[in-house]
Amino acid sequence: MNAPLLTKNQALVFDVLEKADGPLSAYTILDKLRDHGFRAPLQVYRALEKLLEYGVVHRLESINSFVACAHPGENCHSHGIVAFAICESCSQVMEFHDHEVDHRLMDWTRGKKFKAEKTTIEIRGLCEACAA
Amino acid sequence: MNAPLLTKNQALVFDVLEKADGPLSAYTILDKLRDHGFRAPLQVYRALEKLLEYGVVHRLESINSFVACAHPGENCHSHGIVAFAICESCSQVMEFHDHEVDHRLMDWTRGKKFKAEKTTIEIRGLCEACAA
DNA sequence: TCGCACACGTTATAGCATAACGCAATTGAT
DNA sequence: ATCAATTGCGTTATGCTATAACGTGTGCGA
Ligand SMILES: [Zn+2]
Ligand SMILES: [Zn+2]
Ligand SMILES: [Zn+2]
Ligand SMILES: [Zn+2]
Repeated sequence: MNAPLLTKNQALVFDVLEKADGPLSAYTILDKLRDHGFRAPLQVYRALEKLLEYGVVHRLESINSFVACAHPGENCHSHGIVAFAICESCSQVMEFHDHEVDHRLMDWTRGKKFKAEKTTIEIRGLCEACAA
Repeated sequence: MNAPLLTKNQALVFDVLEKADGPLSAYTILDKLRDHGFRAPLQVYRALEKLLEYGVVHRLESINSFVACAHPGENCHSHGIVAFAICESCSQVMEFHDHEVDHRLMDWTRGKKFKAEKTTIEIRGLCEACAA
């Protein structure tokens, strides 16, 4: 799924996420876009739905938040499973891929004949700066 | 953290989860326990908090639900990272551990000097029966 | 006996997400 | 050109998930 031209709302939401220094909740995005005419959560959620589909935004399940993909230009969906390390103090997020992990998990699912659709890997803890 | 004797509410919540054939939301648990005097969400959340701490219940972040640990008797916290495969059709959950995955993720976090506290691995898709 | 920790109950509130309706613009056959 | 299907958008209302804040009672060691 490659990203076509974004609509106005999608571009606004993406812009907010890209400029943010960490993940944002849908309602936080909404608040940041009130000046641009956003009035209701659905405006945000609908844009996010598309941005997730295009692979330019990721959803962090464990903190109900969204973050711009750390690999602009590339198609993140083609890199296999995406993993995140989320600092619970400063909320900074690091995104990475590990094919070995992918293979281990795929081996397991194959063994169980489980058809994986979407895999979440999120590590919560403290980043180097915050752990000091 | 080994599980001490459960209190009445904790035992009720755990019992509901153990007898369920899949993960339950806190509010579903609440509904199932109204006959036993439960009236408010906090009664469920407080019990869940302890059960999670004792390692006898797991939280599934991607579906906001809770499930009894599949390894009764053992201390699940000592097995490293717990991973789940969640069928989006029948909502059956398979729980497993993979030390190789643990090590890969730990290697990555060590490299980044990230202090991991809690790691979530959830694979959503279709179980063998539902994929057919 | 005092103080503390813990479980519990209740009310209220905060935070996250979607249903359902209608409208407008676009596209792409027929 | 016209019709139908698709897509995006705006609005209102609603539902689901989780916690804050307050008070009660009980057990237990200092
Ligand atoms: Zn990415
Ligand atoms: Zn940090
Ligand atoms: Zn377990
Ligand atoms: Zn299934």
